Amino acid sequence: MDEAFVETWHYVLAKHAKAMCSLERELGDKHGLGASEFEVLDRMVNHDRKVRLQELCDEVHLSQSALSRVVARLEKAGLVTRGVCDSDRRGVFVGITPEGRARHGQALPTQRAVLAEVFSDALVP
Amino acid sequence: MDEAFVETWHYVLAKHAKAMCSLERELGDKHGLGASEFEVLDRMVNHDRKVRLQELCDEVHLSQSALSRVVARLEKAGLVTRGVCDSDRRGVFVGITPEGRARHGQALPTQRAVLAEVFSDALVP
DNA sequence: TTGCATTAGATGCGAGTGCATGTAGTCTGC
DNA sequence: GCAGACTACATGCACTCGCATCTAATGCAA
Repeated sequence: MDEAFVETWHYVLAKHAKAMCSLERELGDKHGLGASEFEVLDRMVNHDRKVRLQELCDEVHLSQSALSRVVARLEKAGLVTRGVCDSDRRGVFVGITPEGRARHGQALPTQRAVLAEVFSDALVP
Repeated sequence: MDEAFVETWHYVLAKHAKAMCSLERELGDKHGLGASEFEVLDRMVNHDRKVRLQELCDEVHLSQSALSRVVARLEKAGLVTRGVCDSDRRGVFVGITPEGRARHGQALPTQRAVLAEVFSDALVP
């Protein structure tokens, strides 16, 4: 029982380390993106609309402060835009730019390739 | 096909984030250990003998430099000892101390509890 | 309206990580 | 035996992360 949890944990640990390391290297070298940047970009593409920062925070596995900085980096790179929310002026809307969409499109096959290599030996645990 | 990999990746990402966050907090608050420190200690206990740093490097999901520093921290805390290897004086042997063993013993139930909470849903069909 | 608690997001800070490199010990071919 | 390649580990550095805290906007009650 406990042992099964530990085994699953080891699996998660191993796959996460391997995939994360490859993703960071491949996405970084080929597309100038970190894994966190890609993840945020990916969510933006899937939403296909402006999204509240808070909403992203629930979906992405980052702290609020880390997300704030990732979005700041993406904005500086011209891949997303930040705009104030009219109904609640504390809030921030994030939208993906055409360049952001293009960069994501280029990076997607790279990500898929990495995941395929890491997970090809085993599907769901 | 690709979609299955992506799904598995999301699973790994979610579980890793949740478990790692809990482990860091619980192990840190209750036992003064980080997740990496505990992982190294855990390997040491399982080996139950002096181990080459290089050997640990293959087992633990850390870079060589990170491992070097984790072991340095553990040594400073008195939980492991470092000694030179006689047959290859570049090498370093790491051994667990009684305090290290005790600390691991105290921390183990905490780790198991966290894993149980994070993964308990995974085994339910 | 005013005062206070709450919320969204930004930011200072310390800690841990990986990469590149440094240092010291070992092996190999001549 | 020795020069040069190689290996094991340590360390400088830049970067990202989470936590705590700050600021500004909102909501709610008196």
